[in-house]
Amino acid sequence: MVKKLFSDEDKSYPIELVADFLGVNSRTLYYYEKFSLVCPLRRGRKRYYSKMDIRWLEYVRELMYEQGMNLRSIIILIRRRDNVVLDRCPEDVVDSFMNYLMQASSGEEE
Amino acid sequence: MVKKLFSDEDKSYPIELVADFLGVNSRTLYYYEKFSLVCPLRRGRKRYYSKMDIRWLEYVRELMYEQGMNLRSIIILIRRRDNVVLDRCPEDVVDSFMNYLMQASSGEEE
DNA sequence: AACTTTTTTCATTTAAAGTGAAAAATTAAT
DNA sequence: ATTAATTTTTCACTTTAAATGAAAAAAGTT
Repeated sequence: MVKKLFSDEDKSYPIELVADFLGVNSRTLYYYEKFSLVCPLRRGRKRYYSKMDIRWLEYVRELMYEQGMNLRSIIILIRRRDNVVLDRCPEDVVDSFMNYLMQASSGEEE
Repeated sequence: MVKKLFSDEDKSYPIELVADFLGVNSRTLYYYEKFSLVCPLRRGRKRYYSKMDIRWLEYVRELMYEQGMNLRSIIILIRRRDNVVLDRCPEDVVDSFMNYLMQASSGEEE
């Protein structure tokens, strides 16, 4: 598979921009990171997010604020690859996040 | 289908007994009722719960306290007949609750 | 070294979940 | 019918997760 030069996976957006776009405090993004809900690229200590990250976070916030789910539930259902929760999420966004999860979980043992 | 004389569906346990058994305050059961998580029989003003109700509530509390899900998430997933969430729940308990939900939702319009 | 930017820590705010206490309602008892 | 007992409901408080403001800490720049 050939990686495009400018893809939605490119981690290029700094945290403040993402926070502004989502209408949250940047502290909230640090907070989400603790729960492995998003994984920005670290260049030095700076964080960079991709378009895909942003779309994923938009979806997570929809689940939380329009549906009233809590973080823990979202995490549980993601881990179980639950397609009932994820079916309203654009397919490429799910794929992208699942991809990250696979890599992340291949190291750790639960 | 023949209804057995003494089945797990028989609504015969008063609220205090159920609350004691589950280790919660009876107020909590009233609270759950507001969310349609359980539907005891009302004889006069008194409430009576079935064994099935009790097993169902045990399962709901497991989702909340062992898994950390919130009420809203549980309700959403039940409504969607989500089998990822429900797959750890004994089948007859799910069937019983789904049955109640079908009847309940046949009246109301969302 | 002084300044700037990002991250982290600490403390506070807000809302859901749960519960105690007391008021209200309903039935039973005298 | 009035009193007593039981169940339900209401009000207010406690606790915890989610979010954020402020300030301290860390790292990079000039």
